[in-house]
Amino acid sequence: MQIKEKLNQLIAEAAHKAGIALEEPRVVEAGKPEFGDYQFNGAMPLAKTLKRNPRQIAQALVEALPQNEIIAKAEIAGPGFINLTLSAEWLAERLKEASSSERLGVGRRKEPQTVVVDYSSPNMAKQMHVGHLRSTIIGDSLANLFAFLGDEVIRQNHIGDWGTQFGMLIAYLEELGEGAEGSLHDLEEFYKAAKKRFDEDEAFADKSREYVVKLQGGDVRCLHLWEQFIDKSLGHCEEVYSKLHVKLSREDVRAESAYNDELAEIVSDLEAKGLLKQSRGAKVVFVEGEENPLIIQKSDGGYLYATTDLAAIRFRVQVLGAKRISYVVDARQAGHFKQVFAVARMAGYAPEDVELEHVSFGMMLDKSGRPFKTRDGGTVKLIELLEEAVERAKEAITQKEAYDEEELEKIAEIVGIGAVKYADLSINRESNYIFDWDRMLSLEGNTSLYQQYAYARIQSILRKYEGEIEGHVTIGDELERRLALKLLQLEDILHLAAREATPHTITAYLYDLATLFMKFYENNPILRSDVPEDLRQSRLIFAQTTARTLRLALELLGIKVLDRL
RNA sequence: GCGCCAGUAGCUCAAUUGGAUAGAGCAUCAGACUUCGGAUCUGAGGGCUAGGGGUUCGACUCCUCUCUGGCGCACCA
Repeated sequence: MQIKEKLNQLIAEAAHKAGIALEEPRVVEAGKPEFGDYQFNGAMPLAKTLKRNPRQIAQALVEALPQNEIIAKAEIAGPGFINLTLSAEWLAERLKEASSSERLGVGRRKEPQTVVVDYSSPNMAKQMHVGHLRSTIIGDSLANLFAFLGDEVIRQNHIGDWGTQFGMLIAYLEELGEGAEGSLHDLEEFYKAAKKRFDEDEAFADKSREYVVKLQGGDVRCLHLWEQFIDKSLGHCEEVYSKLHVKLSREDVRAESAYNDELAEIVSDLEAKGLLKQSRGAKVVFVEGEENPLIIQKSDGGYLYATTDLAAIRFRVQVLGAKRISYVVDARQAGHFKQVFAVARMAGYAPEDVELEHVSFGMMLDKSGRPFKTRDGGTVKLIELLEEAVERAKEAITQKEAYDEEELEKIAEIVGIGAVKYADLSINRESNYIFDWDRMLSLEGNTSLYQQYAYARIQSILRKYEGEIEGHVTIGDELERRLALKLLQLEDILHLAAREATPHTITAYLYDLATLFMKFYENNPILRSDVPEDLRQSRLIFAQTTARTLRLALELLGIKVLDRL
């Protein structure tokens, strides 16, 4: 149910009827309950252009509102606000409708577009660390969201599997020979050991460099070693993805190396289009307003990640048919993407109708505001962080309840991972993010556990009630009105979150919803024997729809829920 | 030096993209129950939105300057 769109239409019709020129009216949710449910603030800006009193304009709009069953009350307030209150009957009927729909009344986009979401993108030379966490979590939730709203989503894991360090790594892998399998268990150690050999042994270093050339030249032996290495490294990533409940698979991997054969052609194409310049021995493209150019080919003939990124954009637009490409990459890359996008436009790889967006996010900091590191200053391996999350979840929940071992393991896994993801997704991604175990595993406030508890509590009610839920919705008090409205706002919220690529819009909504339900539930008994059956049916629908909404939205965020906690 | 981003309650975060009296949670204090799961709910205190100037009916939001912090500034990715 897209409520705003319906209200906008009514206002637009009113404006038309009243002879007021109004492009795309936009109602917003009311700032306070006493202002009604929605408000339209467009009369004030119109006052100037029309040279009329804003209250008069508002008055004319209200009088011209067409007959409809949605708006129960339209009032003018202050300098010219139009406050709209929706009809309780209409809300009740729509809620009933949503409750009996599989998608809770959320429609699919009429004209689906192909969206590429580029996220996670680990480097194969090393183990995944906390730096990959935010991209993986945010990207996955956005991909889920776009897909649910009806877009054709293509996940792209642009893994770093190409470059000079792989010469060193495969040379070392070869040197170890048979026993190499075990050494690859810890990539961090493997990398360090290889680097040590590289620094200490000139012959080894030469061989490494030689292997880079061979590898890029397609030497079968080197390619084989490299594949072995990548396969193992990707296996580590998959372990993390599985633990994180992230839907990335090998099919979503399109590695940097996949574009290798196109790089020379990108250069000649840019040259043919007259964009390429020589500068200090390198081939570059100058972007207006930027001091430094984007380097396409190094003076030694090598290519850079900008080149690969351009090839990737071209591939995504021309082969995959992308109309929106979302790069979920940390904020430090803003300058890089700005230039790459600009060049992609100039070269025609991304025509005007293709949206290129850098979904940037801030750094992960510890409680004292410093970059998140281990005690001795090293990078925190992602897999270890997730294991710790599960362990901490165990402690947190056993303080409240006694579980048997098997049950505890299962619950802690869902609670712990959910807490890590929710904490990340619940803040505006642009700002830096303070990672705090205690807060994310708290049972109170805007946390995943609060949502999961609300969900489990409703499930408990639904279990106790054994009959069918099939009555009508009646809106009795103000809390029920607000709850009904909140439930029906789901689609508007999802669209907003998708358009802005802001998962925290959804978590904020969920928190509102869960607290609102708790209040409703505190005041409006459902199963108590003195509640008349028709009222009970209505309240059961509220409860059930709330639970389904919580579940749906949490699952879009990649967070699992449990019927019992 | 140039550029980008941020600065909101003691702490962690919101604020529907320029709307009405800036909202939540944590923490603090005070309440509610013979609990449909109290892992809950109700209430109180706490703010010159870093600071100055401007734009207008109206500014946390836009412009400008200053301060503070983070990050980026060509052959790594």
